[in-house]
Amino acid sequence: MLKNDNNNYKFSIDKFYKNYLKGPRIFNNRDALEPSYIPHELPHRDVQIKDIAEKTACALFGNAPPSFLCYGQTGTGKTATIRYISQKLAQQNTEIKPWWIYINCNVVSTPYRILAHIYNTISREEKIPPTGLPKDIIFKKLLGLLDSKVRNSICFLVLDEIDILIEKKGGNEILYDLTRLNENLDQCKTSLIGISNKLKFRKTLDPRILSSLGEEHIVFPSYDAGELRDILNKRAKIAFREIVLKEDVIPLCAALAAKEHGDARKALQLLRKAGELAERAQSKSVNSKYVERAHDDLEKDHIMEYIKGMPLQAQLVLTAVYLISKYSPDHIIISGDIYEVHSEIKGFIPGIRQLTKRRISDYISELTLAGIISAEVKSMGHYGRTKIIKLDIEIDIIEKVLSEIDKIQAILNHKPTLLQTDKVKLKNNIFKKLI
DNA sequence: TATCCACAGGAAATCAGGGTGT
DNA sequence: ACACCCTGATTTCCTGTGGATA
Repeated sequence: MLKNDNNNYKFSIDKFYKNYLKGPRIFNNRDALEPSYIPHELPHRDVQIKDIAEKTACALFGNAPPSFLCYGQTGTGKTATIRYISQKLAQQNTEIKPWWIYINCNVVSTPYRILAHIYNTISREEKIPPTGLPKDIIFKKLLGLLDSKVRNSICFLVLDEIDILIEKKGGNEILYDLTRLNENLDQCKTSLIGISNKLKFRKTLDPRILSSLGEEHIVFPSYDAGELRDILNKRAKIAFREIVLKEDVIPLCAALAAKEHGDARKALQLLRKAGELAERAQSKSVNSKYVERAHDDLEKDHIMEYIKGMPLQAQLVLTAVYLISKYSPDHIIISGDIYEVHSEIKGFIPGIRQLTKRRISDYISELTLAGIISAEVKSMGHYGRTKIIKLDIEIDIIEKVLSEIDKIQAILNHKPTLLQTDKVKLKNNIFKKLI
């Protein structure tokens, strides 16, 4: 009765939990390694903290602080510093408590939603619906709300990943509107704080915005390995139980993350993942082997998650690349091939429409940007100008992810008819010589 | 040397699907 | 029911282009 059909082994969940509880414990407080955790001190960010504190201090007297920008690559502590300051500001014993509205422009990605998000964060009762109203109405409502609710205080609007907002249409307009909020407010003041990881994004900024937002900016340099070690040490003390970390673990995490432009978030992720792997292996301690495995895993996890999160059409485009590489590894893949194969396989999936070449071209660009494939524009003379496309990731990994997507799973063994025509084979031979 | 292929990739328009207030 | 709003995905239309070939 207990016998499993596939093999003689049966997983006993009760036994598992029993062992788990008896087993060694690694973590004390794993939250300390989460990106959302705000530590009591931020090592190596004194200059920035001082700068921002000086800029924003006047909020405590009800004066409007200047708007400013924070630059720095991912994981250099921009967001953490802002959150830290907001916390400290709130702890001061004054009558005026500034409001902080945090907006991640990658999540709250359209002008309408930004206004709605600000409104809904301030207003407890009346919420603005996720869509439907005209923007200018919301803008007026927001002004009214700010004057009544934030009365005599300051409202900080933190726009994280502001560069993404600018790239979109309407991004400059909404930003301009936000910088001009104060002109329309009587009872309160607002202050904008932009956070960006691209230094060059100022060039695409509307000059009117630049004058009010871009005059002052604070740069967050990347951490070096030594600084990362300090950060990790502080967090590890909170996160892990004593003595579980072997002494080479933190230096290794720091070194690996330092290679990637000194990304502290990555370093912390690495440390956490290593701890989790050790825990799962019922190990008493975390050693460098786990860090190395965590490093590999994180790369893969990241890519796999990304692929799973893509729209189905994008997944199909990737499937097209996969199928060609699988059945004809030496085939030189060009955009037209992807289009053909996509048109073919889309027929096997209900509810999927035919796409134009233009759209496919966009998906190819997206996949390239994500580092999943590489595409190089090349002119093949009389055979036109196109992109030469290659998978940038081991094909096994791609296969694994795609097979986990229900709708696509069924077509993974479909050999594209394109590869079987003599015309294509001939053309491919010419391409080989041209490259 | 002119030609011409097979696209690249920008800009604007369109469509469908979520909503609104009246 | 109606006129209208916002968004994201896609289409339509378009101009541009590197280099092998005739």
